[in-house]
Amino acid sequence: MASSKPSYHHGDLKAALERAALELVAENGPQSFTLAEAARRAGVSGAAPYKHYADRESLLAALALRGYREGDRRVIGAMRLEIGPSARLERFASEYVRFAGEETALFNVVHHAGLDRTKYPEIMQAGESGYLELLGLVRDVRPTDVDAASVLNSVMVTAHGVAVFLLDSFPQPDSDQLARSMLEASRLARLVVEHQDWGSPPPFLV
Amino acid sequence: MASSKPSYHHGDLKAALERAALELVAENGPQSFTLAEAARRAGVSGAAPYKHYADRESLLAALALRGYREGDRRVIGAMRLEIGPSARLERFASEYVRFAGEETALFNVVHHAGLDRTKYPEIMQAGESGYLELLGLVRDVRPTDVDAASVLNSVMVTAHGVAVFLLDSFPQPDSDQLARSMLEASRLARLVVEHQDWGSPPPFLV
DNA sequence: TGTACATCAGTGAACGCGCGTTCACTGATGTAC
DNA sequence: TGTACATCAGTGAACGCGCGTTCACTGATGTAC
Repeated sequence: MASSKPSYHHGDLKAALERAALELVAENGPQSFTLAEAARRAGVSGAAPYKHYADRESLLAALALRGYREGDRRVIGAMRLEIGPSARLERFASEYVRFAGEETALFNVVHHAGLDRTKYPEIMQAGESGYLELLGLVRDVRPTDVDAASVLNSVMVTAHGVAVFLLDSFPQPDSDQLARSMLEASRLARLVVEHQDWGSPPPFLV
Repeated sequence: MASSKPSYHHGDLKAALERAALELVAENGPQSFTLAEAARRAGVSGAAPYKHYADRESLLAALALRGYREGDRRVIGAMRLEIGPSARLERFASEYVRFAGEETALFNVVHHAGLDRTKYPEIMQAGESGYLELLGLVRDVRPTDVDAASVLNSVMVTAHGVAVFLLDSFPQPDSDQLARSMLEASRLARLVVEHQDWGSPPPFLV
């Protein structure tokens, strides 16, 4: 609020638009995001966004890309801290849920905005390279003769389930709700890692 | 196609509207559902739906109610066939995923239409009574000193995770993809039932 | 240090669109006599 | 069996709305000289 710059040029409209868009998503879900309203909140005319994005969907896609990258970044950072297979995958699950709870808007843009990923090569690529990096982190600690993708996918599925349930029950979870969900996710991850027979992977992703 | 009845009164417009709505959801996701388009597909003017529903959201809510009931009905029916705790909960997970894969439109209306459940008491009530019935089925077979809600919630979370991942990867899954996901869900359920320490339940639902 | 100019991020007015919803109406159906 | 009438599911025209998007424009900024 300290900056009073009602000048003709905005300075960083792109960032302001994305901030406004995330605000809207946080307030009323990804459906309620509107280019017009985002422009309004950024204090700019309705035509201005078109200097930075081709169309409405492109702004959403930019946010989704950020969501994928940021999510991967966090989860990967946390996993690196652990050196055992179980701990590392528990950490994956736990951080996955934390991200959903703390960056709800980004998480929702990624998963509930109805965006068609396949139309945005950067997103596909980010998703793919993130997945490969995760896979590497699992392989680093896996027992021999074990299929890393299989375990990773199973853990990912359970973590995602916990995250979605959490946000479905509490759209803006408090820290207690979040902590309990993170615990639940890591407990499920432990189960999967310690008892999964590491067979053929489920049909996702790979 | 056999019935040719272009008469003034439709006969069963309500059913025709809901069928059209589910068609739309199946084709392009819950976002693409439009009262206008549903009316068009039912061969009726845009004002006609208002003889049967208060507004657009009410039609969606009616479908969501059906989704909850139908989902519960199927899952409960399948669970009854099993008498061991593990088998019964594996069946729960497996049927949960089957429902998502076979009745994708209903599943999506329930989970991805952005409908605010709490505004519709019938939905809340259906959800609640369905949950209680599930809980009863788990209690019937649970080992003593075990928290049925805890296990049910954990299994539900994993099954939901599998279902969501499946539909995210394959919006209209073929029978092989579905079968593999059902298997994955029931495998995860078995893990949870056999190894969960049946501690305090996660913060969902209860 | 000062001036001319290219650049391009912003304006604001306008557009077409499809939607949800309302309204006075019409005509098919079923029931009372 | 026939007629009068109430009912109410449908019509179709109209509305206001907010949206996404385009367009000719304007004015701030930075750079070349």
